[in-house]
Amino acid sequence: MTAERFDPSVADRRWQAAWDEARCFEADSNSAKPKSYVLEMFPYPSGRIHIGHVRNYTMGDVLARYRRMRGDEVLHPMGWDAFGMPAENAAMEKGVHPAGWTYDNIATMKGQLKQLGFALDWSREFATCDPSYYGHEQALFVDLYEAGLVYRKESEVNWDPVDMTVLANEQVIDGKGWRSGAEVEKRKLNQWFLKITDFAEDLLDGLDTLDGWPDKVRTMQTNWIGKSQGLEFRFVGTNFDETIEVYTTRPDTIFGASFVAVAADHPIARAVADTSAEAADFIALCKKGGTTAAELETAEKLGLDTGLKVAHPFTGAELPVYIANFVLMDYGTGAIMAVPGHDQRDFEFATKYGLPIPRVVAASAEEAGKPFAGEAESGDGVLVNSDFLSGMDVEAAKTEVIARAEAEGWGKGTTVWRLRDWGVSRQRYWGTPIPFIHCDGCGVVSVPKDQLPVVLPEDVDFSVPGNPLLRHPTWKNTTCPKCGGAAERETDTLDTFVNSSWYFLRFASQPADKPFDAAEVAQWMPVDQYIGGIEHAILHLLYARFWTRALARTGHLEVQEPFASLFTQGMVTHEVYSRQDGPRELYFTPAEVERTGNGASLKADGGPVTIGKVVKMSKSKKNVVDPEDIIRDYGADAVRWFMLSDSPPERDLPWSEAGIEGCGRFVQRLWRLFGRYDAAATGEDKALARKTHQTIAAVAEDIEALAFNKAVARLYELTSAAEKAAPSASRNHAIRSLLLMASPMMPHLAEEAWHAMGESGLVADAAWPEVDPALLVEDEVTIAVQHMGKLRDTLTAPKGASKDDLEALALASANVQRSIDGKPIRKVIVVPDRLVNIVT
RNA sequence: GCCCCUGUGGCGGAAUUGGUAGACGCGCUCGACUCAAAAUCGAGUUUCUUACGAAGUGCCGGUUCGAGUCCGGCCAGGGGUACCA
Repeated sequence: MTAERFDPSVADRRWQAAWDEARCFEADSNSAKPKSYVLEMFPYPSGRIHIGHVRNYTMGDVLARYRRMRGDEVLHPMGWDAFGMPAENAAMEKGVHPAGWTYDNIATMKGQLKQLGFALDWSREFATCDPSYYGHEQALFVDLYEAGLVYRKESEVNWDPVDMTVLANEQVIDGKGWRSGAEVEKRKLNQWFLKITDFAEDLLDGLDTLDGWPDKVRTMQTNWIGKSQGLEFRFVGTNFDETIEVYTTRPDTIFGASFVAVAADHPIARAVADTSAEAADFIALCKKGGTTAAELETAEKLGLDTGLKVAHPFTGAELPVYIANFVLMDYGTGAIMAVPGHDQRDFEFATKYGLPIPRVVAASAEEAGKPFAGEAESGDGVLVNSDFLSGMDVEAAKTEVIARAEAEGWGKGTTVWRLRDWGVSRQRYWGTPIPFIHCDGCGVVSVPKDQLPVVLPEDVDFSVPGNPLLRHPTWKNTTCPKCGGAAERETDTLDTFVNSSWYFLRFASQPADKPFDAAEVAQWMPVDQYIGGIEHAILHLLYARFWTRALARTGHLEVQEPFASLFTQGMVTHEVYSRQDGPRELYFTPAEVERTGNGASLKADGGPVTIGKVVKMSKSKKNVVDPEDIIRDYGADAVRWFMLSDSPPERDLPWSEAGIEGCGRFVQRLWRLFGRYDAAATGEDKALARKTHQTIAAVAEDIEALAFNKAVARLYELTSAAEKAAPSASRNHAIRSLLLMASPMMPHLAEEAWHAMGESGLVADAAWPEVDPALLVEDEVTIAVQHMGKLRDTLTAPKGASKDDLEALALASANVQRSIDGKPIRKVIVVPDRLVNIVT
């Protein structure tokens, strides 16, 4: 006899303990079975698990459990992306130590993940802030340095002149510092860089091999890497004694150039500023504001005429030289030839400063004089008003200009990449210390490997803004490993994206004395299925691909691509609640807010709060929901089922409470059905047997495609069919199959019912049900009958009926005849097993 | 600004990839059971129309015997934009 109701508050813990005890989910690196590495992006320990995590890890868990049922040795690990800014913010706001705050959060969140019953190999858990992890990272960083992949250069940061500290882009709001409210400036610092551009071509080519990745991610990375062919050439000064190197991707439009523009920190601009106060002021003005591309691109186009003139290489005409705030020193040569007719930024600039806007490309030669309709035309066409280029198409003209420039010796065709080297310096405490020492005599010296890890000091002060490592009284004082003299440690720490660029290798193998064992890593890599948010489509995934290649080049690895298949889940979204407090926006969690009609108020003080847009749940906006309450009320299986139902996993999921209750009811409904399993029942139910086998095949296909919402719908259908069926051997088979198919999704219920059915062992170790291919095909099909493409009737026909038979059946329909109304039939289209369309 | 994605009933979505639009679930309505409620079970649920039927997949246009699906042009929302993770 089984209990009336399934009680998750007892069953969840019972089976979680049973899995732990049996060590079901610990991966064996020496197994003879086929390997399967299933990985979800590890979480930042922000405090508590949120719904987005639950969705992500439930998907991975279903796949991991399914692959185990299919006989694979599965590696499904979990750990913590534990360095980052929120820990320092907590230290400043609450006076807690970043380490204590982080490890407390990890303990809480690990407990929450355990409550969800995930099939994780906890024996491999680590946090990136463990010195045993970041110490190995320091060693790898030194290896990359020795391979010439690490260097230092000056680079701009967001500088808060009041707090005297570097701000993250996120901390710059409308050009002002988030705490001080001061206007942010760009400031140059000497920083550490990784030579990702060395691998630009390879990272681009590698995308073609990643068949298991979504096309949209490959497209985004392709555009990000941004390979472009163009022309680099010199303009010669006519009233000054220098040349200006420019780069353009549109050499075909060279006859449309009406001015030249240089970046504010271009050497020409600086030289002009030396003698012109006006230019110096303008350059200072360009320093205002933050460093993000979005900010630079949308800022008002500003320029200053330097008075310098250069000669057009073909016409000899004099063009003015401007300093412009929209030209970037980092891209190309830091100077451009501006063609206002065919580049929108140049168009806006020329309009503002009254510069000519000639047309050199048109839809046809006849439209050579057509005026512009208020914006630049960057599309294809035929060259006009362009001397020897007139009449050519854009591609031919590009080739011709490059050929002439090279023949005449004033320019050359070049490839330029949008991708820039990866700046990894952070002027912060809670990150991996960069393992280098600055010595007055020896310069920059790496810390010898036997002195690693360089450990963060624990006694740090967060009462004032700025980098605590820089002002720590003793930490940076050390001796030079080369000369033994007094020297200082580097106080910058590494970007946290470095931590997440190799954690999947450490999960596969974690010896104490080195980052990983090459042979053991080779057992598991590449990751067979990587699952994470679409927001990581570019940065994290590109950095991890680069780091893997860099480790391959330095002899640590064989594999080039870390992630064979990628699935990008949609984000869980929720509206944002906030209130203005001076210069700062204060955010509130949905739990702190009372939603009333179309308004909202804060529970604590009853005052109104502003309802913002529905956006991805994030710690900084506090629009997060705590899953623990729902687990307590409905059990882990209902929550897991809810995460998989309805919304396609790649799509955003707007969070709502509605629906979870239905999932709780379905858990009980399944439990009742499982209770009706009757070992003594005999007899066959052909229709149910067919439905069962069709479902097994379809659910397997859906899970492999990560189409969980479709698998769920099919399980509902089979449940309904089995409920309506009379007891029989076929029904027993349906029930048993249903239990096994549901087990990756509702593992606790499945174990409990399996046990109640008298089965021995764990469902977690059971095999996926077999399919009888003979039962997959239907012998009758429904045919749609259309007249002029409109549905007039449906009819039933044997599968595989001939075209003539179907046509005859269709014409025999009274509905069809009425619709045709005696008109002559011109054509009949028959799609076998699907439809007949009659055209009159 | 630029790159990428998404848009289908009251809601989440399905549609064998050009072939019956709305599977399945949520919600709602009605009914059964009950003294009553919960739970459970059954029926209904795109819109308009008394009906025949017509319209309908963000908007406008195109290709096709046939378009949610393909093409062109828009609109709206979201993600990324190199120091949020």
